[in-house]
Amino acid sequence: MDEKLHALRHSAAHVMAQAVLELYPGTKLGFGPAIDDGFYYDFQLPRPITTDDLPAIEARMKAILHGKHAFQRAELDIDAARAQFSDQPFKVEQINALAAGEMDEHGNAGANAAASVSTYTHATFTDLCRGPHAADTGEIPVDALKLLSIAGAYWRGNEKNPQLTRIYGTVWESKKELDDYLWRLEEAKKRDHRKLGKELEIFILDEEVGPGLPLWLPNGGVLIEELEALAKEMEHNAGYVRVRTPHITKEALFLKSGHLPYYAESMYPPMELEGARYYLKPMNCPMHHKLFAAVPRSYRDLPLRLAEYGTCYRYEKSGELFGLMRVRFMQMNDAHLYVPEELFEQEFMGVIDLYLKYFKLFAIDKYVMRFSTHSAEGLGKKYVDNPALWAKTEEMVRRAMIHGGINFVEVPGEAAFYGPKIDVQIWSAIGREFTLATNQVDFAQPLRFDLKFINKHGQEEMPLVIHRAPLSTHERMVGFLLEHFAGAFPAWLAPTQAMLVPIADRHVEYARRVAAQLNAEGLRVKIDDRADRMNAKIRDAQMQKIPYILVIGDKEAEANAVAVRLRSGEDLKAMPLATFSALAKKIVGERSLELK
RNA sequence: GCCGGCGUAGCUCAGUCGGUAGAGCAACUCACUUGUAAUGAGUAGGUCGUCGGUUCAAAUCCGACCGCCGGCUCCA
Repeated sequence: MDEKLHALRHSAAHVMAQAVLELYPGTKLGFGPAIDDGFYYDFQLPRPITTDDLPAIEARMKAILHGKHAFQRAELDIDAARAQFSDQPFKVEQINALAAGEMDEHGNAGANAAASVSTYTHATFTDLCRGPHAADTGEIPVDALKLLSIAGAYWRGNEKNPQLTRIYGTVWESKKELDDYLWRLEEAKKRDHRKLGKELEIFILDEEVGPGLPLWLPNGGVLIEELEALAKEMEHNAGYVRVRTPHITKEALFLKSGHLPYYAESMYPPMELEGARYYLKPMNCPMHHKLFAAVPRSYRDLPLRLAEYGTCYRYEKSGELFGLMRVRFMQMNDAHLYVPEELFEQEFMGVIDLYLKYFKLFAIDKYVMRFSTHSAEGLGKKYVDNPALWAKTEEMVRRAMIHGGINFVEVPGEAAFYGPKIDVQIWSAIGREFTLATNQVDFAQPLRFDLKFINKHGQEEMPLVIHRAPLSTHERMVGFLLEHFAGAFPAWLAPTQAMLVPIADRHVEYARRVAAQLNAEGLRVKIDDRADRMNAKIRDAQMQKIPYILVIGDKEAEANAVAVRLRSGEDLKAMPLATFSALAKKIVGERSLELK
């Protein structure tokens, strides 16, 4: 976002705060920043409000904008600031935090202690703020401003703190830009995987089955089979071996792994059987560690790469569930690599290389690699308490990524409980951020499981473990791919690859022969033999985003041909059946993104 | 889990002030036999999310619960 737009949005947030204070006296103010597509402000209101209250607030804001009030900066020392904001407890807390150096103005820890703070005043409203702002409220285009929604948001983002009411709004430099933005929001909804998943009959979520427990329809089944075939092929080529492990495990294993101490709140409660407590597994790693330890390992066996499309259950909070992207049962493209320390960089980057191959195959280009590290505060709570090994493994990852020339951003406080990781961050159609794939280091579980191998010198040595899931889980991957391709999958993934459209009933028999032949050759082909016009069938096939539409009439039946139309509407004209079959098999076999 | 909203046919939605529910598409049947994005006619389909309350009467008002949606927290 450019500076001007940022200033406009931040200024609009101040104006919203003024309007809310005027309409709801006694309101306490939280933070009110500009964000990617607009702004928000967090309030503790004297009474609850709903979206029905937004028009009144918006109207008040617009009246303020017309006043063309200048934004004026002032610098106050800490005591003066405390006095000025004495009736605003959240502001006083922030002033104290700034003064103590606990937090800089962005809320990041570890800043220098501030001797003074700045405020911005327009009209009757003054806010603690570092700016910058528009020159005056008249710069904010009245017709490019809109309040959007209301949400609860915890003070400072901590669920133990009071929950404030957040009002989201947006403002642009012109009405046209606002209208474009609102149009983009509508367009994004059309490629939402939940909508496409229903329209294309990929999956369902059934109230009686339970929240976050998707059921895959046959079309979804095809997607999963193809993704799994891809993973097996790539992993075979990269030296992985496949294993299989059960859905449930006794308590003792998860105590040993550290899941119960560190991860219990994301696990389903235990079931009691014959005096033992069993848990549904949230991750596959402990069982894979058992497989590593099951036989004596030599350095000659390493790296050992154990792969499994493991079945995991996580008790995500009900409000966190989101279509296929966040579920309670998932099948993960999981593997654990047992690696001597000196081979760490090579193996870790081997996984990164696998990521990049997949991204190329799917033409995924909008992602960020996030280097997720621990935070000192989390040690012993969120993270295994071993500062030395955190420092060491984080440096190993950082060095490997830099050597590999891979761009990444480093974010503290996002690590797994057992070690640092590289996460691939992507965005859903409606703009929500998710981790798609992950590549994690684990120094903690090898210790806990006492994993070892015999090195060249005949001594016992502990391997490092790399956990990785480049193809994410089936659930999140399919959700992401639905949105990424807007349902128009490459031919190799498409549940139906070709739809045969007989022009008249007399062509159905030939169509059946064609379908039988193409299906026998490994393609997924269907016939639309409904009593409908050809045009209707073409339209339906195209709406189902089926890659190839094969129209069959007298000419084709006579010439053993098919007339090929792509879902884009492009007409490849009639061609001999063998020609089409060769084309389709080539496109599918190469996992091509193109259809011709 | 928390804050706010929503829940009517398979889907998208209408239903005014409380008076026993409607459209389009889809499905099914029949007719048409069509040359590259919707042929026509007909039939069938709903305990209005669930349970309780108010009322002569509830899709409509009230409450609880379930589910979904937008956020927060959290995450593959």
